[in-house]
Amino acid sequence: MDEVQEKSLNFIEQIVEKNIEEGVNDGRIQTRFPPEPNGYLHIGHVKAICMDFGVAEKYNGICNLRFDDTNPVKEDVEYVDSITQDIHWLGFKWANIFYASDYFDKLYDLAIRFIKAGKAYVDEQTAEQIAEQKGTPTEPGKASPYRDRPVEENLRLFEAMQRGEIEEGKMVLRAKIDMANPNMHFRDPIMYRIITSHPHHRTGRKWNVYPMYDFAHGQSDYFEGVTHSICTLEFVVHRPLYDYFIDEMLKVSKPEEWGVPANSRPHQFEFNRLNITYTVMSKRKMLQLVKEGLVRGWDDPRMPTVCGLRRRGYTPSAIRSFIDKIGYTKVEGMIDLGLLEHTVREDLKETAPRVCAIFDPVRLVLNNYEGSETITAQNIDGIEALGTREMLFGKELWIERGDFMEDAPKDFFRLSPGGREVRLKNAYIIQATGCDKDADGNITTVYANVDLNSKSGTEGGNRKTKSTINWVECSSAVDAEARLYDRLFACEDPSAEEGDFRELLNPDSLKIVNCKVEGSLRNEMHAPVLKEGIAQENHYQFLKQGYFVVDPDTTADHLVFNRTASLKDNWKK
RNA sequence: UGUCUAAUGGUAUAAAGGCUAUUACGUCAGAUUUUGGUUCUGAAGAUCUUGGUUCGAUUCCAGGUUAGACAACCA
Repeated sequence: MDEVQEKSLNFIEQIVEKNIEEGVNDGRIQTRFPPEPNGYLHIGHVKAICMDFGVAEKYNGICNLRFDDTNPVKEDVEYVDSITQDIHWLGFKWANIFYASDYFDKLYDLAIRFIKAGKAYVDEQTAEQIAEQKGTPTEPGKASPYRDRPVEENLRLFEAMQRGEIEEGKMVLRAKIDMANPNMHFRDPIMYRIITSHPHHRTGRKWNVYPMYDFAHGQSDYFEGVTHSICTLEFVVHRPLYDYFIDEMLKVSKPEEWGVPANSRPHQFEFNRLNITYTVMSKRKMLQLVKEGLVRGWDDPRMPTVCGLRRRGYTPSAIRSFIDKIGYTKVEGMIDLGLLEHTVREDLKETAPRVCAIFDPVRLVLNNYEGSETITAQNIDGIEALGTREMLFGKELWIERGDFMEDAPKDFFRLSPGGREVRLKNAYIIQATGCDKDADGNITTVYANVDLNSKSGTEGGNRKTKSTINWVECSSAVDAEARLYDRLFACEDPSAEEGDFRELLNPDSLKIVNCKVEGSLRNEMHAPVLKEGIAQENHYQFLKQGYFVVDPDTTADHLVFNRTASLKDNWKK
């Protein structure tokens, strides 16, 4: 047995192993993936998902899915459904589904305790006034005039807020911490605000006050028994507050009141978020692209969303392999889109049946061939297990316009009158004899002689040719729509550019072309196949063209394919 | 004149004080190939800086530089 090179642990896994060794949280591992249901999951979330679920699985712990649904203004069940579906499709299994809204009663109770302990107060200033008093990173803030309000009054007002007696925006509950703290998040952060304009997607109209992230997230982790609360780097500055609220909570309550073991305590760890060249990873910008119709929807194959990647033809294993390759650190970097493409090619090259599709067809007439015959072709050369298919061969074939040149340079390996011998994939060896042109000089038909003794698989077909070209027999060819995608943005880092990011879109990110595909695709299984309740897409490699996937727009008489990724092309002029 | 993070080939990563600084993508060259794909072989290419500790520093310490995060009634 060869020595398998052990993959080194990322820094989070190192911490986890150390914690297990030291018996932190009794060596128990529990994580959570905490999306806000206000948008679709994208590949950046997948990086977090792989971490959260991956660590739990690797160290025999559990990972829960928890929706961070503390802001009914932005959230919706539509997103809850898409998020659960995407995680399922990726192949991850959560132990439980929780919602931050499950803890609204507990959090309200806790807020009351904070008020009673003199750690929170109701502020009646406007958002602008509060912002103004916050100071700046280099200057301390000023205290609110309501900061030293008596406990009884705070209590009365907070309860009035929850009863719906106070207009939205008129009052907030703030933690009384330190207006001069160098960490801005400690300058009396808002714990609760009033939201009466929108019902909550789960609790309806029960609540008129909703907790802010900082007051909800850490406590939710605590209530659930999370041990490692893993998130991205932008939350580093929140960590002291995360710890503060838990510390203060433990001063005004006992763990058993929350049903939590006494020695259980969550800790937050942060890793670098994912950025990929030529795309944007911000929910706000994606939402804008969708709303303004700049893409066809959240699942547009150019989008970095999970459903977009899926429609593009990315497989769960390719996506997970990509995440595995990029790793987790604290360095904010930018991943080359090429790596993502590489992983999907690597995955599909072993599974996607090869078929012929001609994108820019020109008719090839074989001078000395009459009639027709059926040819059996391997789905993937060299992989017998993937089976075979039948192709009709005849006198007239569609070939790629680019496979013929009237005056060819030396390093052009394909058809040219009087030029080299070329093999028709899985069929005969031919040699071009000439062509017809229309009035504008465009080639309309190419003529070639067939070596009738050179059929593939026979002895006469054994000799080498410099090139093999693809073909589709004319009478049996099927018309299909191919959607050719390219990078969504024209520049590497759209987020870094000044001005309107919409002006940076790549105008050629989608080209729709008609092509001729081989007859075998007419009756292929284009409906997605169910596997463990999840629809699996049908992937193909169009020989020499790239990997394609059947698009859901496909109907019985109209085939639509999306190009997942092109093949690498080393031939340069 | 704030606090916090970070800094290794073009990109992303590894090396927990010790061999010629790892691997992948990308690039270049050659071979193989019934896909100009794949596969194989080879090559070029990196420790931000200045000190310190040490027999020895990518690693530990201090200063500097550079980059990023932080001033939503968002998460």
